Amino acid sequence: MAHDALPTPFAEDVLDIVSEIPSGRVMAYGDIAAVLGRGGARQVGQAMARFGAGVAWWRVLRADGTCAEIHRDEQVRRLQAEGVALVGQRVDMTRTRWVP
DNA sequence: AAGCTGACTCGCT
DNA sequence: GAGCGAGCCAGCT
Repeated sequence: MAHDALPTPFAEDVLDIVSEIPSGRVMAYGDIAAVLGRGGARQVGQAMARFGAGVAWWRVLRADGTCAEIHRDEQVRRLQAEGVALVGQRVDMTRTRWVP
């Protein structure tokens, strides 16, 4: 190992927001970037890909309610366990979107 | 310094 | 509803 395990300041801010999402609620990548006031949806996605393992990563998904390809099945299962309203494999964003 | 990448988003077909 | 292309911007070679 012995390489970059240090989150950037931007990534720390992203993780901080994710850790505030209550159970049963979700946020889109772009929502987090908007709350942060800088960066963009892709930057949030990258931060999660690298450092999201320590937070409730399954509560972050795409703006249209679909999950990240890489985890969609497990993500859907975890969301269902928290009582998130789903339509197939798609989250009902209008009901479950959370904003701090 | 310059270019490439990507857990994204939106508008158009 | 699904697919495509262009825009997006921090981080890494």
